[in-house]
Amino acid sequence: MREGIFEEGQRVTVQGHLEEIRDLGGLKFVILRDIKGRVQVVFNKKTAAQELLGLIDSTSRESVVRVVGRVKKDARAPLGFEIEPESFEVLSKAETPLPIDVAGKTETNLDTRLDWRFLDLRRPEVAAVFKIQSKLGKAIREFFDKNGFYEIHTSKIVSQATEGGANVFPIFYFKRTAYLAQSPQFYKQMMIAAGFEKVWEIGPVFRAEPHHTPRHLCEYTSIDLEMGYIKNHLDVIDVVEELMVYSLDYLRREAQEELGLLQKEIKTPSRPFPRVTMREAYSILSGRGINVEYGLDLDPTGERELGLAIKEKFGHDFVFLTEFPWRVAQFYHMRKSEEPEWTNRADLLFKGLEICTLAQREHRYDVLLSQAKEKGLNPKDFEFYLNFFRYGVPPHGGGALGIERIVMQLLDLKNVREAVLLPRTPERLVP
RNA sequence: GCCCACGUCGUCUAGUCCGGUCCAGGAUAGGGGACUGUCACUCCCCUGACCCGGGUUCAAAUCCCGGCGUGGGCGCCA
Repeated sequence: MREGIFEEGQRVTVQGHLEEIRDLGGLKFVILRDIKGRVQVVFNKKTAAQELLGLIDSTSRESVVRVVGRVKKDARAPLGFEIEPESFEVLSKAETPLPIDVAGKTETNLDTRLDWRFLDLRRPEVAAVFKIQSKLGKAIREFFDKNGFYEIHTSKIVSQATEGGANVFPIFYFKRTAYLAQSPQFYKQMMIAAGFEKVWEIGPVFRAEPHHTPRHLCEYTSIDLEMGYIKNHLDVIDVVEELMVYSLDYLRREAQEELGLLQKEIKTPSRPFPRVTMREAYSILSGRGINVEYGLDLDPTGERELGLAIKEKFGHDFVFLTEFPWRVAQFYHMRKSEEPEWTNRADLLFKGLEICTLAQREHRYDVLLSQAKEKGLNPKDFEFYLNFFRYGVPPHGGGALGIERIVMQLLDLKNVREAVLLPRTPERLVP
């Protein structure tokens, strides 16, 4: 927190965490840190008041302090200027020793960092991840706004699992059992049936799956979009592609400071992104000695390897994997009319990791009904959903992206938990 | 849910294979002291740990069993 004009001789106020005291005897350098960065305050034994010097000696690292003083230009100071204090006040004293190394001299394990997330976030490199995520959110909102999408907010408390195998979290809902939503997908589609044409939403989704991997979370932030009057899934692919290009270009321009801190560079990806059908992917992978059963989804190794293959061939970090087999598709996916064993469902891989799934939805009531039966589902269980299709619904499709995975891949983080403030994993519920 | 690995000062680690050398070593943080241009300040001194429970053994940080926790792989992932 800085107030005043930071020019020679001006009186300014700086409030922040005391990062370090470099005590040289007659000269003390105090490094303050606020959300903008670091500021150096210099105390001179000859000129500073004795009680200030004593106070500094008794102030622990990471205490919150307020300094009022004069700006003095000095080439030897890290910012080219430093502050000669008139007053030094401790607003909140930090206990010692600190439970984690905030200064970053030892590399603390992620799990311990997460136990003390508020201290961990004081490290500028950690804060930078979330500043970038904030800016990414801004870019995404801007993109949808400019492209005529209405932002919606759907309920995260639902009466039943959508379908499929994903586990849900049951909750008490008065006298009934309800569940935390795994996806806003049905509600997005409801808005298409309602005539909204283009909608999007950003919000939490919940997965009660006991994964122990660097890319899964029990709660994550999903960016969802749904569009009416599409020709097929390629229209959705185009929008997702534009969204990624817009967002990455925005970050390249607007997050230079944070990216520099993390020593990362973002290049605006070229369009169109490479696209391969699942059928092509099987053959690319088998050519590289990776065996994926024909007609099944790729496993994590297959995705990584395909990412590498695309990088080698096209120099591109993104690839759309299209036309998923009906065998692994959901009942509501639109099948290709001429080849019903394949569907208008696609994934977007970013550096070999799935960051988006999208599809054209089946909007023909009778077809949807028969597909549900084919998948062994009881239409009674999601009647509210099927009703959307009985009273006129535009052909439509949409997709969902995980914001944490985007940030993870963008910044080459080793674990998606680094891209969430408060990760929820099977074992972690605190903080 | 299954499989593998790991768990040592506040933090990060060495030591575990092959039990005794370890009342556990180092770095950083913390406490004390010296130092007028630090910017990973430097130098000296000090404090501080074997995840929990059981077992084997003359002897366990070290070997075995169980639990808990962590990391990862698989399954699964609308």
